[in-house]
Amino acid sequence: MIQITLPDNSIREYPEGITGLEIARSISEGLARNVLAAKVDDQVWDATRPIMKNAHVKLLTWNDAEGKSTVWHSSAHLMAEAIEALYPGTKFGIGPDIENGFYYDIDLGERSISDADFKAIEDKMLELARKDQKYLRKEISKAGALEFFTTKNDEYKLELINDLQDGEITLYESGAFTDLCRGPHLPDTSVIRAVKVLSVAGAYWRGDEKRKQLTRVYGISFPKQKELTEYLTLLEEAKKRDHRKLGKELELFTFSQRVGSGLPLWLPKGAALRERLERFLKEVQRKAGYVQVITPHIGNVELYKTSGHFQKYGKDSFQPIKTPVEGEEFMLKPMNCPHHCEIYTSKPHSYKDLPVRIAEFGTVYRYEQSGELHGLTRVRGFTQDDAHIFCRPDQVKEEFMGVMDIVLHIFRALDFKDFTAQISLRDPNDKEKYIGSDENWEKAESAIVEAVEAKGMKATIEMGEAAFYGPKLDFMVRDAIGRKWQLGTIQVDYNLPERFELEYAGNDNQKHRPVMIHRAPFGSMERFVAVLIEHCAGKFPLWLAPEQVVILPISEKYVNYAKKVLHLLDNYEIRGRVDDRNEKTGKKIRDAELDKVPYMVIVGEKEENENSLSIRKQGVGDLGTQSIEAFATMMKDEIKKMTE
RNA sequence: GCCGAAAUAGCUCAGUUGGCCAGAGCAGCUGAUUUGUAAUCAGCGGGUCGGGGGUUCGAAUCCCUCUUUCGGCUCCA
Repeated sequence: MIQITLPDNSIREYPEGITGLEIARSISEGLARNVLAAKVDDQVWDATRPIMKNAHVKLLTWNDAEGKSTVWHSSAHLMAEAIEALYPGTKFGIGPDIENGFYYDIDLGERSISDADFKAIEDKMLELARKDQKYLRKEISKAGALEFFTTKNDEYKLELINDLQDGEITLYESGAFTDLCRGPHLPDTSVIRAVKVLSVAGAYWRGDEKRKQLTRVYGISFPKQKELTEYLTLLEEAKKRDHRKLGKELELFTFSQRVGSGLPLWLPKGAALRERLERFLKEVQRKAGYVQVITPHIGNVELYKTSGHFQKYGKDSFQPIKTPVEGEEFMLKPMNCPHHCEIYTSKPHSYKDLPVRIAEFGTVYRYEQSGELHGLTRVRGFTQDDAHIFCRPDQVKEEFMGVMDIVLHIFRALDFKDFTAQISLRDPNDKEKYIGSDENWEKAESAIVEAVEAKGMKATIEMGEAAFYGPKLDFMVRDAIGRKWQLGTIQVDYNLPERFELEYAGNDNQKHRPVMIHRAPFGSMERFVAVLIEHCAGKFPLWLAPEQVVILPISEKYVNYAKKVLHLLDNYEIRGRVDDRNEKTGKKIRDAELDKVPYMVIVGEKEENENSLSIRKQGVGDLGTQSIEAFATMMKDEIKKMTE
């Protein structure tokens, strides 16, 4: 007998070789029907795999993330079986579960799959699923596995097997499809009752762009049709928040083929929004001891040779432009740091001056591959809310924490709660890739880790993700449909101060090298505004709304009063306009609601007579009548609360 | 850059298998109406069907090519 400890810490005795499924059955038939896999001592196992010794066991159902993963992983196999049946001779790469669903990378040879084929694949999957096929786990020797896939002529599987150790190789067989797989899988296909093939895309084999591009088929599955329908509805709703759609509807920005792809044009309302954000951050930075500078949009190539960027990124940048007479070469500014280094060196510094914090909303241009451009989140010309802090080595940690305060302050003011922090350190196995001494790297890396700890912030640590010149801390958020984007960044740099030979006089009257911290709390105005739009679905917080109020006169007779109100509100720095179109009030309200203007002010005979306003809040409705002063004060209070 | 898909009026879209002068709603313009919390009515203008080339008696529709956009991959100082 073996002892099984369940999550409630109760201990039950079972014969050796008991399975998760049998344990579930011993508790209740209902549980047994719902169990998808079993977590055995922190490893997810097939529910049908025998447990041979004492263990902690958690039975996993659809309500557990690992339960869902198991369903999706098994669904990937099911889809592969369907594809093999429909497209005989297909070769298979890998087919994992992902955050929402699963995919399988396949090589169809000369054939291809398009949207029109999805239905047939779905139907085949459901047909196979209804057979309640079992997933059978088989341990196999390396030689046996190689022989099996050689016979099957599956070169991708053979490559994968060659990287595996003998004795750790398992196959899973379900119906007519056998796959090289670590598992775990469902007991059988009876759980898979609703499937959807979502999209196809190209994907390089093993993520290497020099290797063959396979066809990646994405799908998702659910135990019930109702859950699939709900998921698809949710996806549709999320698409309505897409910043590209809202940016067009709300007239925030546009693109022009003639200007060039990846080069956003900010429309008046978008520019107003962006300017608000810039003003807000400038004020925060002023209080934190930053000084603003302005530098040109181009720089001599020598500048980037000094910084090292030319050697590293020159080929992948917009190519230098030349002066017609002298033949001098200039590059479009791809980053602001070299310019700021030159500002630092424009006068001598004492240790008493440091830290020097140089800030600029600097517009930079980077050549992004055409297929990478994406709305406002990935563009070729963008403005960084950049600043470079030049400080003494002993000030790094404190400065780093100061920057984190600014980032967190901004996220709080904009109600960003779902961000994650990522610490990027150097790859310890490939130190050659990085510039700078071991000692400096270790100092900088520990400064970041300690600062994050001191702030009580949760952060993931990624080895090998550091920039070539230093480690960094990035803040990531998700867009409407779940894609991750990097916003704010804080990077320590020991490299540029060397290359630009930056120095300060210490209290020993010797020359010392400052440390540089690059930081951009928003990241770029473009990407930040994009994420902000999706975050609030276009309903900006009052202090940022391009128009805070629209005044709606009931008829032509009250347009003068409406204009007077607008003027009075303007004295309170409240932005708005009068809708004096020859339309009914209902129409004006509808249009203001669709424009997502936070407040509507309706004025007619009654309001003009008693010098008052009828207030309507966007998305809420009629708030009743208020005096102009009371309304203005209410707005000002609401704004103050948000930006403090 | 790579794989796949798409591009019709300012916007959202219809336009079967090639065949009247390419349509609708919204927006716009003109007029009527003077309006009270999510769409007043009528009339009018607007398209080289993304650009170029080809097949055909005939192309928005089929083929080639370029551009842009979308979904991924790769990349991201």
